[in-house]
Amino acid sequence: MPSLKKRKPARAATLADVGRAAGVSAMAASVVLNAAQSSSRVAAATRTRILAAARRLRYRPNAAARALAERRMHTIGVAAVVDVGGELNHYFLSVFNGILEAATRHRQNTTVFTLADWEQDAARLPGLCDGRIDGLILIAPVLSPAAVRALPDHTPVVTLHANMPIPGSVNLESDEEAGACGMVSHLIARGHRRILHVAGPRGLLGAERRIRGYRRALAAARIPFHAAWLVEAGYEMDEGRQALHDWLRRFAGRPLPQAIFCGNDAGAIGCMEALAEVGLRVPEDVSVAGFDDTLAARTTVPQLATVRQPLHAMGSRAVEVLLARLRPRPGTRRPEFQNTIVFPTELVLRASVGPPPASTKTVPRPAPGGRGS
Amino acid sequence: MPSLKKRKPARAATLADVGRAAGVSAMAASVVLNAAQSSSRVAAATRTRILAAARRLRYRPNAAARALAERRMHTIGVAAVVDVGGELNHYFLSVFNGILEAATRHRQNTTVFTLADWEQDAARLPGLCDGRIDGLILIAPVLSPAAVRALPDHTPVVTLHANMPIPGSVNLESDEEAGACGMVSHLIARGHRRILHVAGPRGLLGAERRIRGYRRALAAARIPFHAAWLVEAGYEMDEGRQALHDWLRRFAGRPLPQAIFCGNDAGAIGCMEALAEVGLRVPEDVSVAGFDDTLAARTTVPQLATVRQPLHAMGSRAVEVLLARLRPRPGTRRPEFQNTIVFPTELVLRASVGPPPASTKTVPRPAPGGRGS
DNA sequence: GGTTTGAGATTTAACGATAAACCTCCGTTA
DNA sequence: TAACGGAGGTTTATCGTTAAATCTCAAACC
Repeated sequence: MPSLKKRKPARAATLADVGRAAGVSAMAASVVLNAAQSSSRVAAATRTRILAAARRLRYRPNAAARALAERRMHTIGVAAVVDVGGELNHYFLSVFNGILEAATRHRQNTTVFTLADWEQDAARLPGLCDGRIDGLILIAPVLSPAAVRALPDHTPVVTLHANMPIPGSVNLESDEEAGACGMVSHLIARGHRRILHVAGPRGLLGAERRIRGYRRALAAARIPFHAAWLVEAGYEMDEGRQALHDWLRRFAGRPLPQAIFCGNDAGAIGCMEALAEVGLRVPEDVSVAGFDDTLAARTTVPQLATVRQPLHAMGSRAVEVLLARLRPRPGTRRPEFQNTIVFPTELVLRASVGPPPASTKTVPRPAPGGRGS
Repeated sequence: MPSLKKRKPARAATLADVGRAAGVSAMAASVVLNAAQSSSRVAAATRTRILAAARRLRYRPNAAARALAERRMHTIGVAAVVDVGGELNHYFLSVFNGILEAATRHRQNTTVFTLADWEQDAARLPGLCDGRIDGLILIAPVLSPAAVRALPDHTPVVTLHANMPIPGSVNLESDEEAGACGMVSHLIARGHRRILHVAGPRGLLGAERRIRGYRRALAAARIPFHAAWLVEAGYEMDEGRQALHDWLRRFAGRPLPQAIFCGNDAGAIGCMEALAEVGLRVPEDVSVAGFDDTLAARTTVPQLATVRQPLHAMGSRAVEVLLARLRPRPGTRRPEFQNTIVFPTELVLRASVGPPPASTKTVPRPAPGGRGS
């Protein structure tokens, strides 16, 4: 007693099945269903029959077969190094959202490769990539030379925030120096003069650029730079917290900074925590500013002033640049790509930055036995 | 003058190329390079020659061809509905990290499909899935009946936090009622009696379960339930903020809650903001607790007490359950899957919850012309 | 010395789609 | 009347891999 309602076929229908059902060859079905130059090649009546058959059989093209024949996977790879705890982070999420948006718009699939670190794990990358993606987006703020050498041969690459140049690839970055300079200049304009910079790890291109921006803003305002007011920390929240605690302990009794500019949002949040732990209020006692404008900047109380990088837009753009390399427009011979595209940053002013306190405060002495280490 | 250093071949090497270079057939190369039952089938000397040739030619298997022949893509799809602004959120990030970890471990690729909404966009899903993934993980807290009907035919499905049952699929969820009950019981144990619940949208299974947990904890402590102390809000930060502002305005002058339990972390952060805006401190005046333990819970100051769902583990498990359905173990006939797997939740106590204030406070009257709407 | 045996390969046939060359009419045109 | 041309298809070859069947030849056995 065959059920008429849901006759679930054991195997998915192929083009040949559709053709047979419509009384034509598989090839005719292929032409119709890809709808490219349909009108001229196939009679309207046949066309209708084929479409009806395809619908009836619930035909879906087999991606693997198509990829094999076309020699294109219609898939973009995204490679990133995972953070502490093996997790991708806020920064990745923002970029990835942009990538997905553009990829979906251009009918490309997206597959994600995670690596534990560039040094060793990068060797796996060619094996993961070759033959299954058309192009690769490399999220590369902490790229290593070994990784660059190990990159896959036959796959075009676009990088985001690359830490070092990759021959033949396009890099997308934001104007971090200008962003940092802008934020510090804003602090100065609001009356701050004693501005501490809690920077990211020395050696990382992004951290260095933000330091340059900080120094440029100081110089422009003729505020002397003190090496002691430039603190190196990691990019994790706890590292920012710890770095500020250490600094405060070292400089107990000396003048308190009026503002703290951090190399990233997570670090800034760590600083806010450290300040709260020693009884200092933000922004009444100290203003705090971050960098990146990740989601986290809006989840603090008070909300964190920060420098926005257009991460979503950068992700989308990465997809578009990659696709343009994949299928060069018929018009242009070989589109000469600029190998760096710089995005502007933008000041995001929120409640964590206020005017400096009326009187100069001093760094509180740590309470014996208290928290804070 | 042929460069010997980097002779970049126009096309990637195929198995036939490797075979030719090693003086054997493509098939022999296939057997060796897949290393399955290698030892018995191929002579050691031949084996070595083939491996050498493969390395020399930088042979990489073509994923499309392999998928076509094997009828397996080695790829798992992840479908999620994007949030406001078309962005995937913290919850997704945590789950996705778990999925990626397990997928990488099992040498599966992962591709992400985003949908604007289940109602209409879900119809695209079969077209996206069929023929390019082996199985689908559906992140489905806001699934709709239309979406369930539109699901792809030939693709096994595992859901996370499904809002409604899907025939033939396995659902992974956490014990939200117990988690909510546990948190509210903890608040009661610390001395709170006036506990406001800012819940998620009515009708969402998760929100309802958390409400049930809240009521169960109250009942167990013989604290009467007041409908006015159950506020419905969205799951966005601003919706939580707005909902609390509205409530505070409505109940100005009446007794202030000692604690607020929110249906999710973002809402809790919104509430913390609203409290700060009317001059109330957390936790001195009001304790606040959230639900989910997303990354955001650790970026607030003070850090947010919350109910942890093991999102990472759930993501990993989803992959494993899916893979088990794909290739049933030779031993068992047809592994009878339980169609719901429940994960335990866990209380995460952080600084946003403290003891209730010594004296009963009242809801402050809104300052005329102040912020707060 | 003829038949087994089996390790060590090779050959053949899919897998499902695309690209390009190739028919087959029928209505025009020279 | 023969050649042409184009609309509407079909056939054939190919993409790179795997599964299954087949071949080959030397050693072992009766």
